[in-house]
Amino acid sequence: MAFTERSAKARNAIIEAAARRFAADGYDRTTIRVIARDAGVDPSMVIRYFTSKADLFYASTWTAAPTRIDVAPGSDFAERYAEIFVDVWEDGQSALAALLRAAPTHPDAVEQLQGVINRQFLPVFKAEFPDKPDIEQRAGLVISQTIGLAYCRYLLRLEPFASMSRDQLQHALASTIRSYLDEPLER
Amino acid sequence: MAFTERSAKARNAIIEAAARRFAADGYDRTTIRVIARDAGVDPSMVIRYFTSKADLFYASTWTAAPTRIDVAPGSDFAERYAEIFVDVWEDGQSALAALLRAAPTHPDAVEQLQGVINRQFLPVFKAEFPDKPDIEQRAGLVISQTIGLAYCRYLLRLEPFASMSRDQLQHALASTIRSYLDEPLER
DNA sequence: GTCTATAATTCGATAGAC
DNA sequence: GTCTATCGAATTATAGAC
Repeated sequence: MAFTERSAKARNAIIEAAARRFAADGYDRTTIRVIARDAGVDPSMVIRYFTSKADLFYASTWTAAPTRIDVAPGSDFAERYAEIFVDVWEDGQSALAALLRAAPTHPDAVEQLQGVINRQFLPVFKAEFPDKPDIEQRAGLVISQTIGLAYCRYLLRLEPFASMSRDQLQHALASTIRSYLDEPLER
Repeated sequence: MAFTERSAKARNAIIEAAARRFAADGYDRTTIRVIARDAGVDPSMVIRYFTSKADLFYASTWTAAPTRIDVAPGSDFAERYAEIFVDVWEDGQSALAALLRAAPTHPDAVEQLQGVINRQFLPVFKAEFPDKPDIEQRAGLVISQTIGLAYCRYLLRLEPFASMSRDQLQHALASTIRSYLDEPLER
């Protein structure tokens, strides 16, 4: 690799600024110029390093792995999942925010979001409940509730979601997850 | 009103084309030019009738009332709500699609979405359960699940949501709603 | 009422000097 | 590696002829 220390620093600054802006403003409204300004570099350098805006989006979000959902053996899966969800989103911006915000207008983001679901979320459920039938559908329902809350409360800050208490949210979410995992599904 | 028949027809065609495009492509990627082409009018007429793109968005979505959720007395509220949700979204595009897709990048859309929640969704729950404490939070949780499913399945067509059966979805949704309405909430 | 022409911006991306 | 200058395309919105 022919990267100097300086260029590596600039690259990182660009990635960080891009991730922040894409998460806050979406794909179309985030311009290369403003990313460059945030990162303290020249706009032309952004293209030089990342070829295009679409490639920069990919580079700044493909690491959008949610915090590892590691559930200690014997603990309540639903409680733990809900706790991690709230923790991640409550502490400032999740790396998933950029994907969720950009997906409705940027097909590449949908593809990446699908990848995150397939590689990061579904396996957790399959590993935890290897013998449960319909585990994929059940996990899907849990994920859809997760995404719905993230969208309403953290991305759009809609009421009454935004002003619900953290504990209330976490408890209600855990209860729903338990229901999705245990209740019989219609065929 | 100084509208001729012809202009009224053109206005309607523009509104319809705009609603379709905003729902499919979001706010930024929908151009006045393409709306005009879809509606069979000149682009300048779009501005003449609706002043600006932002005003046209408002005009084409403020009627985004979800189908009335009228629950027959004595019937199961959760079942009925889930049925209406699936019906509305399954039969082509809901009028809410444009708001949900545009909201992540268009603040005006967030405001309108909040209005729909306040005026169309919350009152239904309050009317149905006038004496239930925390009904607003409970309704919020139901709505967040609704929005999450609409976002994943109908807007982004993500898996495994997109390929779940209609019945499975409806039943699971009804079960969750029941849980949100009945289970105790943490304070 | 309708359309042509275009003003005024803004954006992504490139060329080329240093 | 970095920056200046700018191209070329696309956009919203307007002015004005008919």
